[in-house]
Amino acid sequence: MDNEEMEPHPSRVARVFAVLEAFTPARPTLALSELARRASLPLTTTHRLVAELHRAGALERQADGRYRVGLRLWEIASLAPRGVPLREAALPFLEDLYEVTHENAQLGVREGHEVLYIERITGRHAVGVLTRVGGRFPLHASGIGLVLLAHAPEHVQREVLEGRLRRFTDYTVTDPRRLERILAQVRRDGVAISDRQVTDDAMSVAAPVTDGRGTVIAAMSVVATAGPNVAVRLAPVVRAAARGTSRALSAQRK
Amino acid sequence: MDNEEMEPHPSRVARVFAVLEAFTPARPTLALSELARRASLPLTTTHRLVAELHRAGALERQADGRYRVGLRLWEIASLAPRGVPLREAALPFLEDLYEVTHENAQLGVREGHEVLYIERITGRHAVGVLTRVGGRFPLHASGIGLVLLAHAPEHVQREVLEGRLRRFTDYTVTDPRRLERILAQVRRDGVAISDRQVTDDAMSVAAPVTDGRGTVIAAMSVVATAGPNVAVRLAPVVRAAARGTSRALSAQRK
DNA sequence: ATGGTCCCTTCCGCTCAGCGGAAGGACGAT
DNA sequence: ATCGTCCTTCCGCTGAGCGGAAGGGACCAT
Repeated sequence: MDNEEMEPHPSRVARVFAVLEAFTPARPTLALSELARRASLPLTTTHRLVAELHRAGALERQADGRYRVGLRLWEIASLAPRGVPLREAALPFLEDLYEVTHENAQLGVREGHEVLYIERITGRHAVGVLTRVGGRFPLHASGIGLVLLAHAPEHVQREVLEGRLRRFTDYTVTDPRRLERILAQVRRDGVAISDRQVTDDAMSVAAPVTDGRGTVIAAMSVVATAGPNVAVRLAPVVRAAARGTSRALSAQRK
Repeated sequence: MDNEEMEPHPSRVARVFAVLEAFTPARPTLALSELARRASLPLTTTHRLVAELHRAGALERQADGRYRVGLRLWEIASLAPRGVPLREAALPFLEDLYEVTHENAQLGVREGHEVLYIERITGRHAVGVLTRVGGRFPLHASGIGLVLLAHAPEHVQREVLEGRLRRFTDYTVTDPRRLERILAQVRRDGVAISDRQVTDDAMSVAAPVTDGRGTVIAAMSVVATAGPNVAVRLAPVVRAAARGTSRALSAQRK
């Protein structure tokens, strides 16, 4: 009786997310048929699903008929644990960093084997911004990534070290043994420096953000495009800000 | 045949959102049974639904078994039209405002009959912050609200003017005719001033943010807790920032 | 005109995913 | 020991969701 293949379990909820995940930073607006293609769902099904999502406010429809993620969803999602609450606690310190350095200041958390950028403060004349809020980046190259990796659970570190370490510039560390030594140093110093490991013209200094119990839950960084002495100049500032943030956060959770 | 009442249409998608909307800024973490109660769904159904949402990453489960909105959802939602894109464009200008005034600077859009706050920059010593990012507030009292209302479609203005104008302080404008005159003035001046209309000790100056075609899509404000002359001092700054933002935004949409 | 290709939308009968009552287990308070 | 509260699993019934088919633009070519 079982003709063809047997599809596993295309549950309703999974399909809803297949649709929502079709949207990416690169293609934030999609037509119905594109949506169906990307979610690999029959057009008819997508049509019905999308109509329901639209009614619920999770999707918005623009004048030309294309769809975008709706503000309603954004509103709900801003309740995510490390979303707004962490952001709000850390923002004043990012501002301090920005005000002192007038360089890009960022805040990120670890999601699996990547950094997820939660917040960024940019000058009006932002230069070569690679990252964006809501964007992701590998753990082994950026300053924030190194801090988060250095303090990640042991198995995560192992997986990353054993995995492919993608090269971005001549300075990117792709040797697992060297990366391991760097991570140890980051734990010792409390600060990570990424010197042209992401792009040829940028350097960043990052420091951990901890919760009340000392667990590292995020990292902040300042990215500069000037010479190497910038790192030295910024380190104490970053460290101070990170310490301050830790205190602020531990104060928050009554 | 049709016994009892006939339930309307408890579609799957609608239920998913009933669950997600059970989370509010006031109660960002919920136990399963609370979730079921708030979504008014049978416990069993909620259990299954929540399990699926958890698998999809839309909900996270903390150590104590309670649920929170997941980062995965936040990531998707940051693609919302007036979410990150507008934020990113406006943030440098909010920073300028903050740097000049060291008062709270905010960015909001209109959602129905309310302001939805998209972004806020706060000093470390934030005083009496009523609003939060992702939070809502009526249109008729705050500076941002007045700007957005003044430039809202005619029918929205009518509905708000005919509706109940909630009083927050002795200065809150609750007379529709007076509010109408104020809105006209806001359109003429290009700036709205809310003088103790929200709380007794705060005043804000707000200006519209327009897209490339001149349509008002958001508003920025500075809130101060000092005397009335602050308004006069800040108005040109706000106006300049708003003009700058408009330009930045129109440049963005190629 | 005519045919082609691309979208989007509506219709409709089949079927299996989801439903929710019932029952059971884990914890804590009285 | 007895209750209350919370979470989880089981299982047979059924209507919500499914998706193929068909229809309706809009926009090209030829």
